Amino acid sequence: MDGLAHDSKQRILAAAEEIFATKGLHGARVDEIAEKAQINKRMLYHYFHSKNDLYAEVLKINFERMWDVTSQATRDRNNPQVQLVEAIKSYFYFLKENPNFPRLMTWEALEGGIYAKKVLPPIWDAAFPQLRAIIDEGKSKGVFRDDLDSRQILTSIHVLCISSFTQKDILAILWKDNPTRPENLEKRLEHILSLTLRSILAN
Amino acid sequence: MDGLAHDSKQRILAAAEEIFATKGLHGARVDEIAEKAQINKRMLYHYFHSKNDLYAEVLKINFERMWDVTSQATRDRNNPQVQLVEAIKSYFYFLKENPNFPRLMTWEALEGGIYAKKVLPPIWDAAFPQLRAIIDEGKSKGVFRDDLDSRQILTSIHVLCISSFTQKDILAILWKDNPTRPENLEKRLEHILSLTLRSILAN
Amino acid sequence: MDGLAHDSKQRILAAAEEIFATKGLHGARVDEIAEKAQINKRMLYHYFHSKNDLYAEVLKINFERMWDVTSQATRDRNNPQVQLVEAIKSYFYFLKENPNFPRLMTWEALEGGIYAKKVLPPIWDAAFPQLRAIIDEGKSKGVFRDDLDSRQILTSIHVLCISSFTQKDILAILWKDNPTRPENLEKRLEHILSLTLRSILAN
Amino acid sequence: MDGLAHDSKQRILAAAEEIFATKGLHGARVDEIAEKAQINKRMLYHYFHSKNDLYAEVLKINFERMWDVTSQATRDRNNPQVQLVEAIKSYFYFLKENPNFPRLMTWEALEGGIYAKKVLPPIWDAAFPQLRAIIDEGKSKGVFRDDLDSRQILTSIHVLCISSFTQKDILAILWKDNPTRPENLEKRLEHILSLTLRSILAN
DNA sequence: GATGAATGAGAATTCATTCAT
DNA sequence: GATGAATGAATTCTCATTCAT
Repeated sequence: MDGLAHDSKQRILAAAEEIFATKGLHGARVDEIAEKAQINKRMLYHYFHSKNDLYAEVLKINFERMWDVTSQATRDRNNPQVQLVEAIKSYFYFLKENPNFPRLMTWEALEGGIYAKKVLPPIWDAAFPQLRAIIDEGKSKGVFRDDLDSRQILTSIHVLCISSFTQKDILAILWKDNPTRPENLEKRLEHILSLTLRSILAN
Repeated sequence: MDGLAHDSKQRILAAAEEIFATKGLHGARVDEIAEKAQINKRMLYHYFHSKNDLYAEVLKINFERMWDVTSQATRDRNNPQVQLVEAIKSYFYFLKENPNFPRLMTWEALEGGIYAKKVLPPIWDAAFPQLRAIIDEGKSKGVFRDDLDSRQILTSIHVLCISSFTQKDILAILWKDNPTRPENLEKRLEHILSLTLRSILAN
Repeated sequence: MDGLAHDSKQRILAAAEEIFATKGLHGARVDEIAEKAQINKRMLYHYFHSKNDLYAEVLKINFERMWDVTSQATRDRNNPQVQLVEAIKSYFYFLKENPNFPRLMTWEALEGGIYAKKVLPPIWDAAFPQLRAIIDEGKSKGVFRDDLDSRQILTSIHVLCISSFTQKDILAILWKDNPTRPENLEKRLEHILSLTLRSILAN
Repeated sequence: MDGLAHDSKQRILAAAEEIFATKGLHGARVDEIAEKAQINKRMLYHYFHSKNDLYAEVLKINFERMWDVTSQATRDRNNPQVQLVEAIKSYFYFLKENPNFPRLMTWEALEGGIYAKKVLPPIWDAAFPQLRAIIDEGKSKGVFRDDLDSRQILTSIHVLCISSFTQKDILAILWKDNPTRPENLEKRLEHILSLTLRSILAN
């Protein structure tokens, strides 16, 4: 494929990601994606076969991007506590910088995860062992609590981070404040770190 | 309004709640709601004026129901720790018994909270002081950590509980297990309680 | 259903029959049918669910109409030769008066008969015994050839009659004449009768 | 034109014939033809200018092929009865071996014969005199019935043969059997021969 | 000759809402 | 209060054909 086609495909993917994140799979309009990508609608079907397939591709790219970034944070360190803190921070900042990701994931969760089921497993099968290794090493070094359940704590970290972004419009009502103002996000991250670390660290 | 009319209205509300929870405001079909409620579509407009207004009504009823139940849990007790634990449990079990609520709330969050903005504030204005009072009493009694930020901890409790349900289809992929099996829900609740209490209680 | 709805349904069926006969299932346009029926396209889906279902309904009505007419011709007579001649004439004139029928049947044949398979069997199961009874009686009375194969002769009668109409535009080229001019149709019917009777009658 | 180009053209024609026969002019998709021919769609336009022109070419080739084969059967014999029988058999077996032909012809008939009008006349102008010569000789030798109408009998032979193939999916429903099973085709041919000969032969 | 990218005009189907009774 | 009929504007997807190289 030459540069022209590659560009078109990329423009479609970028536009689709934006619009799927904003409105969800069913709320997104193919016409809107095509217009935003500045391509003829027909090309979208040429490259991606259907709206659903395009959505699956966007989802896959997003999961890959997330793990690319987050996995970097845990490399080249051998202190499990630092690794875990860095992973949480990295995930939180990734979500902040890539607001499409948490939204895509939450639409997908509400729609039953049928597309995630297709594209997430291979990524998670690479990611989970790395994350559990950190926890296991922390336990064996006596830094992490012995009875720590990696499934539970990883789940909590994930939902605490991601909800800070996906629930922002509800939190704005409850807080009577904008939860995504930089200082509010910083406070939120600090709270998440303190909350989770108290549960993770031995004594 | 006579009993018959009242029944029709209730059937519409029940059907609408189910379908809005399943598919969201935009995914829900007025025809489907009317059919499920076994009424003529025209009646829906008679009682609720529009699909959006019906949705707002469903949302309002759900917020009210949630607070009715949750507020009960904190009554008639004067031990802040017990009150908070009971409130968390009560919220968690409410979400379990009323699966439409977490889904409605999350669709609403993704859609920008514009309907929540209309119906949630009066309920929250009644609820928040009660919750903060528990925290404040815990602090003044020395049972709760002095630097506890009620906004942060309430937010965390809320998202930890609600995500256990709204993210279940994603968690099912990651866990390779069904997160809503009774024993998994119990474990999840225990984890949430231990996670939050460690952060709340003064050493 | 009141008269209004009944009228709309009938108008849709009439328009659809005309257009399906002219252009086939795939060539027909729903917009064209709706416009010809002077209804809103949406109503077509309201009454018939889909273009394909409408087509199946048109097909069924046509098969029924054909057998209604043709079966009349064989009633109240007890001379098998006369009955058969009357049946052939009746079928031929039915095809002449209802030009949609032979076309619908031929489109359907080319498309694999998948809709005919759904609607034709019950009609044919009523029709075939009546037709075979005539042939059997002719045989037992010694009027019809003993070795007459009812399947073969009925097939030949059917295709000779129907092709006179469905192949008319090809025959027009070969004959350098219009095969559907009244006198040409009369000659054709005579020929079909003489051809088949010579094969049917015992010497 | 070199061999490669010739191959491409032939592949296009072969693919087009198959697909036009299966789906008709309007049902066929240029993309599908190009893919089946393993050529770039643009080449199809290079060689044939348009879908319709390609269709006309396919139709012409098929008419020519049919007459090439059928005319062979009547050569080198001077017995009119044998010649006619051989012509019928030859036509029937040609249709059996070339199932695209009867289908193409029938789609074309339903669409008004506008393309056949362009390509059939020269072929028919060569074929008809040969066929009529056989009949005339049969008449003058006293073997064929004196009042035989060549137009009618040729038409009947044509539609009896061709309908055995084009109506097969309808006949399968009526017969509750597969009309194109070899023994069924043989029986059908025998029937057509006996039917027509009884009408053709003197006494 | 050969190719992948691109297009505008339509295709079937869906939807929230209103009308007439 | 209750109902079936009706609608216009969208929505996903398709197609024959042409462009640029």
